[in-house]
This record gives sequence, structure tokens and C-alpha cells, in this order.
Amino acid sequence: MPEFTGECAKPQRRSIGARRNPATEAAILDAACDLLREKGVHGLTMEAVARRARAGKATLYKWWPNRGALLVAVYERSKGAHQHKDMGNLVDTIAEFYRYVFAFWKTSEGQVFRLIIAEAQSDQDVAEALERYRLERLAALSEAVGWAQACGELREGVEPDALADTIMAAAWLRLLTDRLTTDPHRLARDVVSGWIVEKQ
Amino acid sequence: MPEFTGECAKPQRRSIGARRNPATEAAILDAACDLLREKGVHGLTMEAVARRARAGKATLYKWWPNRGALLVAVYERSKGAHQHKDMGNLVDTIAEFYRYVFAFWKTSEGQVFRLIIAEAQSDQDVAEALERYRLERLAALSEAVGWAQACGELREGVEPDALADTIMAAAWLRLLTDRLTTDPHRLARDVVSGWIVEKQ
DNA sequence: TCCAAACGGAACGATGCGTTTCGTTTTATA
DNA sequence: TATAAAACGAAACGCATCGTTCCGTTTGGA
Repeated sequence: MPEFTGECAKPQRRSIGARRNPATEAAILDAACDLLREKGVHGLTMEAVARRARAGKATLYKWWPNRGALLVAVYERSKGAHQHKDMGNLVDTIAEFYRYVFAFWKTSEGQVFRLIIAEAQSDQDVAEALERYRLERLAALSEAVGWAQACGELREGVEPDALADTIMAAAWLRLLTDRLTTDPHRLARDVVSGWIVEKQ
Repeated sequence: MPEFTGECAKPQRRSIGARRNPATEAAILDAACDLLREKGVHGLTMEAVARRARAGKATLYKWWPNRGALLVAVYERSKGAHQHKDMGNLVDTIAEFYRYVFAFWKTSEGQVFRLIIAEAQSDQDVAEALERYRLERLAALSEAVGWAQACGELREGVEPDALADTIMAAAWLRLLTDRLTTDPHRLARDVVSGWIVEKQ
């Protein structure tokens, strides 16, 4: 008979058979988020997450073989794929994009993204996950640039992929250099307006 | 009497009195560089550096209170402040800049820079050192953009600082996403040419 | 002459890593 | 219904690094 040690408001989360327990996964990702929120990066250790989630380290390592994998999982659970809105002209569309990502990156879940970029510089698995994500977001952004091109808004010879890359680079730099307070509309103008055909 | 344990081709590097020993500093930074070159990021630990340099850990921590400080010191010793060359037009000037930094970032000393950016995401001291360095390089780059503006090469309303920021952002993104093989001239064209007045 | 500081070296406790073992719980299969 | 398989929490393992603290030695400066 297991001894009842008190301090057990939480229901014991045991095995549910020969299959992954969704409650365990949720508890672990929740614990990881909480630790990031409360103690920052260095607070997110495999040991601490296991303690917080009341999970065995073996369980943790079974599903997420290292810290990087856990970081990516936390981020992927929280990120909603941004839907670009066509604001009628490219500058406003990109300004709206900057507004959205800057706001998200300021949240504790969003802060995970800069940690992923950092981790990717020395962890190949994280780098590959980040690259997949980057290409996915680049495609969506490039599509939004394409709207402007289809409207004849862009100067000749502008390649949407190249411009999208530049737009994204400006955002990443703000994130990595702690400048998320940059005015989104002004930034969009500084990055994009050179490629717009001059009207009237 | 200290026992002579053999394996002592190196001269004992003892105290030179009540002041910092330059030979010790050099030996430690050399050891840090070697470890980075040979074992990558995870090879650079305070313990390993101390062993490699035949230095006491107390000495190490006295001058570089943490890993981040050591990283910054290594980078600052190796970086030569790039002198921008005026190639006659902005695209070529920026292309030359990209060529230079991409080549440097590919070297083992240059690789330290991406580690510093990564470390800065979770180490305030490193972040501050990085910010000082970024502003210094931004000023130099902005000056180069200013040459083009002085020649009437830029369209009206372009702010050299804002453009320099975008130029730098594109470079950082290539570094952080492992795309240093990007063609420098094409990148320069993709980033800069929108801001150039159209001739003929 | 004596003090202070830097140096190499060794040890300390604490913490995290990644692995392994154990006993329990439940499903799936025979 | 009996058995195998897999997941779970918990605890312990050896190993490495962390950052600190001693010690004895070396040397310049007060």
C-alpha cells in the first residue's frame, strides 16, 4: 500500500496502460511554461520540469530527448500560425504583421522564441526545427508580399521571397536586441516603402 | 620542494607579483579559442579552459566572472573593426561589407559571434556588451550609407540609420540561420537597391 | 622588511545531466 | 482469463560543471 504523504490535492497521475498519457504531456508542458515564466531560461531544466510536473525523468527523456526538443514543443504548442491580413497596401500589411509578432514575442510564451533561436546556434536538432518553422513563416509572408505585387504595387524586378526575407530579418533583429518597442508602422515604412511604386 | 612531475615543456607561469600577468590572460584566451575550434560551443567550459591553460579556476573567475564574459573577451580580441570601403555606389559598398563579414563569420573565431548573440538572450552582461558592439558597428555602417546620401545616390527621405539597421538585420539573419553562403552582391541588391534614385 | 596581490593547484558542496532500476498500473493480445 | 508489453512515478546512479574556498608559493611595492 502506497503511503499517503499528505500534500496530495492532485490526483495521482499514473499509467493509463501501454500508451502515452495526454495528461502527463500536458502537465510537463505546463510545468515548462511556468518555469520559464517564473525563473527565466536557466530555470528550465529537465530536473526542474520533472519535479514541477511530478513526473519521472525517465518519462521526460522518453518523449523529449533533450532540452532543445522540450523548448520546441513548448513553442509549437503556444504559437498560433499568424494569418496575414491584407490592409490594402503593403506598408500597412507589414505594419500589422510587426504589430502582431512584437506583441506575441513580448508575452512569456513568445519569449521562448528567442531562446529557441539561441539554442539553435549550438543544437542541431533545434536548428532544424527552427529552419522548418522559418521557411513556413517565410512562405506565408512571401504570399502577403505577393498580394501587393499582384496589385501592381511593387516596382519591377522585386522578388517577394527576397523582400519577405528582409522583412523577417528586421523583426528578428528587434527581438534579439531587445527592441520590441520599435514602432511597427515606422519600421514597416523603413523596410518596405523603397520597393513601392510611386503614385500620382 | 615542488615535485617535478615531468611533462613540463611549458615554463611554469607563476605570479609576477601583485599585478595581473599578461601571459596568463593570453594563455587563457588562447585556450578558449582552441577549445572553441576543436570542440565547439559545449567544449568551452570554465573548467576546460582552466585545465587547458594550466591556470587555476580562481584566476579565471577573478578576471572573467562567467562564461559570457569570457566569450566576449575572446571575440573582442579577434575582431578587427571593419573599415567600410566606398566602392563608388551603395550596392557595391554593401556587397563588399557582406563579403567581408560573411567570410569572417565563417572562421572559427568569427563563429564566436553567433554564440555571443545566443548567450545574450539569457545573460544580461553579454547582452550589454553585444549592444555596445552593435551600436558601434551600426554607426560605422550608417556612415557608409551617408556617403551615398551625400552623393545624391539615395532617394529623398531615406534615413541612413534606418537603412543601416535593415542592412545589418539581413546579415544577422544569414548568420543565425546558417546561410553565410548567400551571394553577397545579390543580397546587397535585394536589400539596398530600392532606396537608390533611378538614373538615366 | 613586510604586506598585499596574483598565481597554480586542490578540494568543497550543489546542481544538472542522461541512464538505469524498481514496483505499479493499465491496455492489448493470446 | 492469463500473460506480455508499455507507460508511469520515484529513486538512485556516475559523471561533469558550476562557483567558491582554501593553501602554499612567487614577486612587486609600501
